[in-house]
Amino acid sequence: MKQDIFQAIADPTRRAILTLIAIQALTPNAMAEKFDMSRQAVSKHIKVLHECQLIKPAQAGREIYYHFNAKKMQEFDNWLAQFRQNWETQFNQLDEVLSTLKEQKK
Amino acid sequence: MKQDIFQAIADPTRRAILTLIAIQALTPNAMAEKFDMSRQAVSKHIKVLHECQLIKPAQAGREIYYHFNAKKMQEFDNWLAQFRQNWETQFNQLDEVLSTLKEQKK
DNA sequence: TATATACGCAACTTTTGAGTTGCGCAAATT
DNA sequence: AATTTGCGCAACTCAAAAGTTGCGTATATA
Repeated sequence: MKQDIFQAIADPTRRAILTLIAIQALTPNAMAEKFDMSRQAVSKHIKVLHECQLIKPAQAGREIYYHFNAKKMQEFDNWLAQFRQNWETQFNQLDEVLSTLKEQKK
Repeated sequence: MKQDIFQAIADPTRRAILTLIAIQALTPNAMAEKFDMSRQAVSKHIKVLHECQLIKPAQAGREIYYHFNAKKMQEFDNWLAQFRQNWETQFNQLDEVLSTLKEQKK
């Protein structure tokens, strides 16, 4: 099952995990304590995040600390770039709508 | 069913729709022609995108042109902002992992 | 060495979401 | 006025994803 980065952040729990470990790396148990959720449920979310490289594991004895992979998150930023000029140039939304409508009347 | 912007973007077809109408407003039929997909299927995606305000309808006779709402897309950009300093400061990922591990040994 | 802890994996149930079919309504065309 | 076209809504099917339970394994602790 190939996971993609957009689907990974679609889930609120996974977004919360990312927000947490962006500050500090955590173990699965530590995450499960933060949310009211079983360890296995969290573990599944970790699997999704790991498969699409948004997080990276670091084994420390019998514990595994998951780190945030900022580099991968940049892919979002790249995707967003295509729309960035839209909100920079469309200073007046209403004008835009009207002019497009007029154009299509032709 | 309350739709959120992250879930809306999770679907590849919906991302394609956004990319298309960011350039020019389109009707549901026009979108269905671009993808090899029934009008009703597209219509459902439109509904999701509309509910979370990523697109805005503009009626023109019996046709409805859907416009991209750049303003709403900025919410995504805002969410991303919390991670932006991560990829700006973490210039060396390996060093980061090692130092965190060492810290946790204590 | 026996026991407890941290974790991943697999099988299962339940929920959600993508797509189809069929319908009704309003605007255009004849 | 009758027909066609563009659209949304509702009921349905089917596949995927969220969460649970149970198990196996490796590391730590007694």
